Amino acid sequence: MSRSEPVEASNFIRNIVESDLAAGKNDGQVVTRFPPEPNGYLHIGHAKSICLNFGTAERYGGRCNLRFDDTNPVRESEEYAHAIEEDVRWLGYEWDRLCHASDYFDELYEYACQLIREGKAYVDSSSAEEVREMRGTLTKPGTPGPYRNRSVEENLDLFQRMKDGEFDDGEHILRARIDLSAGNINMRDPTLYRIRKVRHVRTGDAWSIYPMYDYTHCVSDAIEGITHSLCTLEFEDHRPLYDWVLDELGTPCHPQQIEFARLSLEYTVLSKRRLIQLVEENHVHGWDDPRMPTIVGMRRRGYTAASLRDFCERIGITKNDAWIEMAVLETCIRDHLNRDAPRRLAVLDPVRVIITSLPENHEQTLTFANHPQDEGAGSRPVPFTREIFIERDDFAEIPPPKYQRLVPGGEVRLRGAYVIRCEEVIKDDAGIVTELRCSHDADTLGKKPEGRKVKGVIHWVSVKHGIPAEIRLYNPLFTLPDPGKADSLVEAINPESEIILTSCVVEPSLSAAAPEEHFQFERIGYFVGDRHDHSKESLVFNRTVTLRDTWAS
RNA sequence: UGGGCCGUCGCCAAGCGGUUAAGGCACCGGGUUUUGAUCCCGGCAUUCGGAGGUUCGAAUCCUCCCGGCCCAGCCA
Repeated sequence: MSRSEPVEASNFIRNIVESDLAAGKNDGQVVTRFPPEPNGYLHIGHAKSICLNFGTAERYGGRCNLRFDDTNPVRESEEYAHAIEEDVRWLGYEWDRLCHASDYFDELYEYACQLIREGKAYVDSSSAEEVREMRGTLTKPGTPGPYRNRSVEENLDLFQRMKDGEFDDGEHILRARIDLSAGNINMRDPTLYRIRKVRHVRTGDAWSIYPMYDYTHCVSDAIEGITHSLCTLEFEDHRPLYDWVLDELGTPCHPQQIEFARLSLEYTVLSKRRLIQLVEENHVHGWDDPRMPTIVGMRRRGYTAASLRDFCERIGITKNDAWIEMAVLETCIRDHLNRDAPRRLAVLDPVRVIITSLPENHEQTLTFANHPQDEGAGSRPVPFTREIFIERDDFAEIPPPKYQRLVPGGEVRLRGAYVIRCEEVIKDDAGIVTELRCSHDADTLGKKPEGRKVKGVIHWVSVKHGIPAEIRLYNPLFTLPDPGKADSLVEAINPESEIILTSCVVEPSLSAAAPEEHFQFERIGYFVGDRHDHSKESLVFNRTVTLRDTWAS
């Protein structure tokens, strides 16, 4: 069962870190951070960033902080923060320090005063609309407003009073004085502080002004001694500002911001706005719906943390706008579950089979290996009786070409048991098969049948011993590779993304299954006990992913 | 049309002036198999968005062109 770990490719960030290390930069330290805003649940795209940041630190013997970017109290909450902590831990990472941008509000304020004193920041009392107009457009430079040349004293006084709560939201902002004609719009006197008379989860009512991301992030990084500040491509344009702030402030530490491409995964969406829409409009059952690309959703679906980490390693880190096919993700989880998940028998859509050649009360306990390639996984008893259920799909009156399951008059192997032959097909008035009468070859338990080959093998469950279960099948949430490009996101939703089967029958050993326990239901796929709805009294399994199927259906 | 960035196999992705252009996914064979699974073995870019140029030698350097992404929040 030994499978070699995938050969790891290099990536440009590792190359940079390694050459920094070789050059003796940062005293040989590697310090990174994962900086989520606590205003939503983490998704697989965040997992990429988490693996990159924590993984890089781990790889080079460094440290990684978890830092909440809590600079906008109007949209952040503690609930999200807790969920984020749990997700990061579940993914298998532990932070060096748990930080909050709000921890630095005092320093941030002092630094802002420094900028004002040096004439590098000013209070602008224009309205939001005026500021926007004066900023110019992509092709037209901005124009200076009437407040740009206020005296240092006036700026200091105004900023102090903004802090003291003398003004209402929107009355003033603090802006950096950089270059209104810069081609990079981020440099056209960006906003540093805005007035928000809102209670902050951590600082309470202490502040009535809150710092903007661009100003806060670089300073926070510097305070924490971050060496490599890794972020996504859309912040590339912000790097000059990041560097400007730290250069002007003369902070002792000046981290290097490096940008990489965010993840795009086919047949799903990863934008916070769209995920919120799915939840709020009830297109899914919540953030942890197994169809959601959120960490909690994928966890509930049955993805393991290791498979997600493997996925992040396999897709690599570049600056290309890459779209990853679902197949990559599915291969990751199949690989891990194939190795670790015990095998079980479950019939999703049962049809009764009566083995007429067996006595009425025939009952026999068979021993099944839990894993075909791993003896250490042990075995379990599986009861075999005269009446069993098989999968409706595993019988065909008129079989398609190359079909190798049960057909009238034909033979098939019952997994781990005997070879049976279909002698009679019973149907109801509507022509639906209700029962199959079969004979068995008593000399085929654990041995091949004499004088003929039986290619097909099907799974089954004893009617008498089988346990009812609900099984939830999941398919891609969207019918389009890039649902974001659809005219309407809602129209792109796959009506078959969730199929709930309530008449399934599973082998008796599954009555001991725990929530979040993984199994392979032989010939069908990998399943997991639902984290919330599964119990020993009421079995509920989610299909994580199907088995690979190379049979042209 | 201002600024920033990206283009190596169907999808990812190594490569950093001299390699037979790694590897993974997908796909196509073939073998093993009481899961049409797994596993194994083999195939899969005379070519690096295009055209010029520099060089003994270019995916790697230069020029131009083509295609794509991001930016005008008092969001992050």
